[in-house]
Amino acid sequence: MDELERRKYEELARINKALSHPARLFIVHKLAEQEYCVKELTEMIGSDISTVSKHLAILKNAGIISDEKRGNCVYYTLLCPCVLSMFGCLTNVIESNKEQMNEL
Amino acid sequence: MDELERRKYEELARINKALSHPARLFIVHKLAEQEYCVKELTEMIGSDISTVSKHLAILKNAGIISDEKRGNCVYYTLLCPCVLSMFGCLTNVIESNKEQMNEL
DNA sequence: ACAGTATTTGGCTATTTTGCCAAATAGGCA
DNA sequence: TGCCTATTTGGCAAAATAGCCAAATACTGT
Repeated sequence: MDELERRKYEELARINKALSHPARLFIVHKLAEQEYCVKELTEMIGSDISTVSKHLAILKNAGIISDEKRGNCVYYTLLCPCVLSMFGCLTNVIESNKEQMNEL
Repeated sequence: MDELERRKYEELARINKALSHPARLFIVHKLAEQEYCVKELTEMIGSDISTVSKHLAILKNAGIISDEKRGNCVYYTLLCPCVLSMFGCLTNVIESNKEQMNEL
């Protein structure tokens, strides 16, 4: 693996790492339907608002969502809907795992 | 978010976490072409063989790859090729980010 | 300017992840 | 059996991540 390839995989991993936390996956899933502000997402998730804000910052930093301040609130939007296809694949893996469990 | 939903996102995150390390993404990408044994992958990656072995164990535990012992070696295979579609999406995000950088 | 709401940031601790080394395990072959 | 190669496991220290609280910031409306 040369230096260029190494950097490529580090970049891919950086993006995917942003998507490897339950709360952040939930956020992405929700934002796929419509935009939400921090407070709304916080109420759905049920942890501290500062925690949710940090999750949102991670997703934003990865370029997966964007924010827009309107009035008193900051609204977040999903930038790459293709991220949803990843849910399909992950669900696939989980289903396969279950099947294999049953075969034992 | 009720208990069932919470568990669902935890499961999704668990799988995706297995895919959020550069070496593990590299491994998946390589195994998409053909099977490889631990030693071969170790030579490509360039870290300690025990480290690579642990990466493989994580991927196997997530149900993404499977192993088969033949003779002296353990060969690993990609189980869910759909994982490759995730690369496409991640690359997409990276490209979008670059474009946005250029717009500044 | 002041009070109230929404959000972010800093700081701290607890937990998890990473990666190396050394040791244990397993199979092949003389 | 004994040696060699391939792989996994245990243990450890460094680094990264998570989540809470408190404080800072930003904007609204009075």
